Amino acid sequence: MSAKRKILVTSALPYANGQLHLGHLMEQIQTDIWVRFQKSMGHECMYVCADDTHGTAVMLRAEKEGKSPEAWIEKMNADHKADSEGFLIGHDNYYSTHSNENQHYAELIYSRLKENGHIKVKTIRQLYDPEKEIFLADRFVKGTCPKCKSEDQYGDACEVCSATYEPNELINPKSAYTGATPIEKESEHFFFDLPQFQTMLQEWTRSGTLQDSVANKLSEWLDSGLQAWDISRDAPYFGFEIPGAPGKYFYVWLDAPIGYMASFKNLCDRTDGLNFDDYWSKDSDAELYHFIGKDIINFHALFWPAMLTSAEFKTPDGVFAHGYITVNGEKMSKSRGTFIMASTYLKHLSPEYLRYYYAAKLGYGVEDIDLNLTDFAQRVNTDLVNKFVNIASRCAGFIKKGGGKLSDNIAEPELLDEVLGSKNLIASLYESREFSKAVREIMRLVDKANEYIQAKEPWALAKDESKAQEVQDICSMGIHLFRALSIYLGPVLPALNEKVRAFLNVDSLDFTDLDTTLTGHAINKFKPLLTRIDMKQIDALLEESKGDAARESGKKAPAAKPEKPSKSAKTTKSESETIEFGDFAKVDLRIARVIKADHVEGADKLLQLQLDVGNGETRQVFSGIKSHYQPEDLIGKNLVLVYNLAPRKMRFGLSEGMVLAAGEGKNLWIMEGADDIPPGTKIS
RNA sequence: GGCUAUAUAGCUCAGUUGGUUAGAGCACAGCAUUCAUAAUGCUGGGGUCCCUGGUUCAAGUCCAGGUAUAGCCA
Repeated sequence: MSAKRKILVTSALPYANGQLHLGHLMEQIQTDIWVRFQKSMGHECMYVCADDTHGTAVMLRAEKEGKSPEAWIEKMNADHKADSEGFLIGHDNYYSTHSNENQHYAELIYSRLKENGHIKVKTIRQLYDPEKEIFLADRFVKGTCPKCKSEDQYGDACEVCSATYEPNELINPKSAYTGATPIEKESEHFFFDLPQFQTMLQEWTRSGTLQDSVANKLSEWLDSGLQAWDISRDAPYFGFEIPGAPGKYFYVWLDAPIGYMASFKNLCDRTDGLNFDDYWSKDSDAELYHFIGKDIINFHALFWPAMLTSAEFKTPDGVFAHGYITVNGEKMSKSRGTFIMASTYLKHLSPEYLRYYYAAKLGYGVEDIDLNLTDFAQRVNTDLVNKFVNIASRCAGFIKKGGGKLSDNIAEPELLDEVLGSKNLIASLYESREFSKAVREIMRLVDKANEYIQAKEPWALAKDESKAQEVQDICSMGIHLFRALSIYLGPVLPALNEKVRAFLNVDSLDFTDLDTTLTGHAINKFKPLLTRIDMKQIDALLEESKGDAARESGKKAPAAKPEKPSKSAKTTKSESETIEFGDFAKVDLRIARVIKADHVEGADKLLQLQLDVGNGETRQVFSGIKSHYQPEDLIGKNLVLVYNLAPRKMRFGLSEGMVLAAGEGKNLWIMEGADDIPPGTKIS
């Protein structure tokens, strides 16, 4: 057994101007699984996080809400904490960058940078809103693109022609706050002199701390020469004032990563035996890892290690970047209801479903992860309920009848050895963050367990009283396998792990417990551990998310940047008459056969249709064709269904698609397909 | 525009340094089974490995050029 490691882990600090959504959750779940795995292995592993509270965006958001920034961030902190807990994220501390500890370390690090000659002062010219008396960051200036003349573009880049420019190049610039025409104004800024760390960073980024593709990406900056980093902002600004520089504040991105230290310091101050310097001093033998999104790599893999080096703290041993989350293959969309808040999800579904699905898809790389909701429901139901929990469920009854105690012997030692023999493989997959591979291996073993029980047929032996012991042996064997598999899945499914612990009547189910076997052990009554996902729950979640979107509209959620129009969206916007093939291909048209048609009580125009859409699936659709068709005329007909139309809740029930018809008003004909086309056939 | 990635079965994804007939899970079909939360087991169908060209005895894999998607450009 390897020696006990000391590990400090962080996930990126959520920004305090919006609620957590499924993107934030992917990162926290990834981190949490890794942390729980380390704890399960018996290591000392601390997971700290915090809210990132400073900056202009928070200041303005609070103003918009009619609150002080302090009151606003306090509320956000409470919300974020509750959401994380709801998803069983085991933060050892969840703190705030607006804290004494953070101010202390920000000032300390800044003073060391300054002493070491790594801070430079430069006067820069910037656009300024004379009405609001505030300097304007690039994205707070809007105007006409100097290249393609598109109106209403941000100050840094044009979303239509992709040109990049300086905000003062915009034609007819306006302040996004007041609409006033900005003026240029000079101001003294402080810069962190990053070029002095060129060599250090070139080595550090290639020293195994980063994924290869991330290091490749960074070499772009390193090879073209680093620039000094602007770390000060002028008042008014919500943040920490820079010592000795009245009216100047630390840029939010300076103190944000320092928040990791602050959160840990706060934890140390109230935990016996936990010492800050043991983890952060330059010669510490503890390990430090940051889980982040690929959008903030520069801050964590260039600025941050350089700052830490200058300030004589240890640098991270790993910065682990992940991709974004998409839902049903696309960016999270408010109009489709796929922009899903953490709290909304929790109202409809158990957190462990999502934890499992994310685990089943997360790997070492930085590729985006797709949350396909149909796949999600099927995968979770099949893997976890039908297969995994089923092992315990099908054995427990026999054990109970036999006295509730596991056999004294192991019926099939080779099989148990095989399952336990995967421990090192699974552990190394968790360690290297190859969760999807770990899950696949575990499910392979789950299948083995079901095959074993199937082959031994204890239900058949149970009919013969002389074989009672054999039945007990077989089912005890099933329970031993189930226990090992529960341990393997523990980091992913902590609440389930807890229920299994109660069922098996044991104190813990950690990787460190795999050395023992529960022969002769009394277990408790089996209760259902997990229920299946019903697609109706998902429909309801999407429906409610649309409502969330309406309430949140216009408010930014920076982590996922979901509202930025994609290139394909732009194309359709500029061409009002024609569409691209890709646009047409998005519409999934299928043949649907009417199996039932009814009048809808209280509706003037609607008929309620039950449609056979192939593959054994039926859909309910409400269609406004009552004035033209009698229900009995429709039965058995093949209609054209928009299969992938988002379900819509109507007064009379859920409408799961739309059937096509030609004409309107008095002249209306429903579109029919030939009778011999099987239901579910795609139309293209 | 430059750069970093991605593209393999209906869906979600594996495919190590090129080497038999390209795999898994889900979904689907048939059979078996009835202990289990309508669960399980066995069998099967299903592929232009994004496109074009090249290197090679041999390319999903290497090279060049495209296309599409995502992201980054302090």
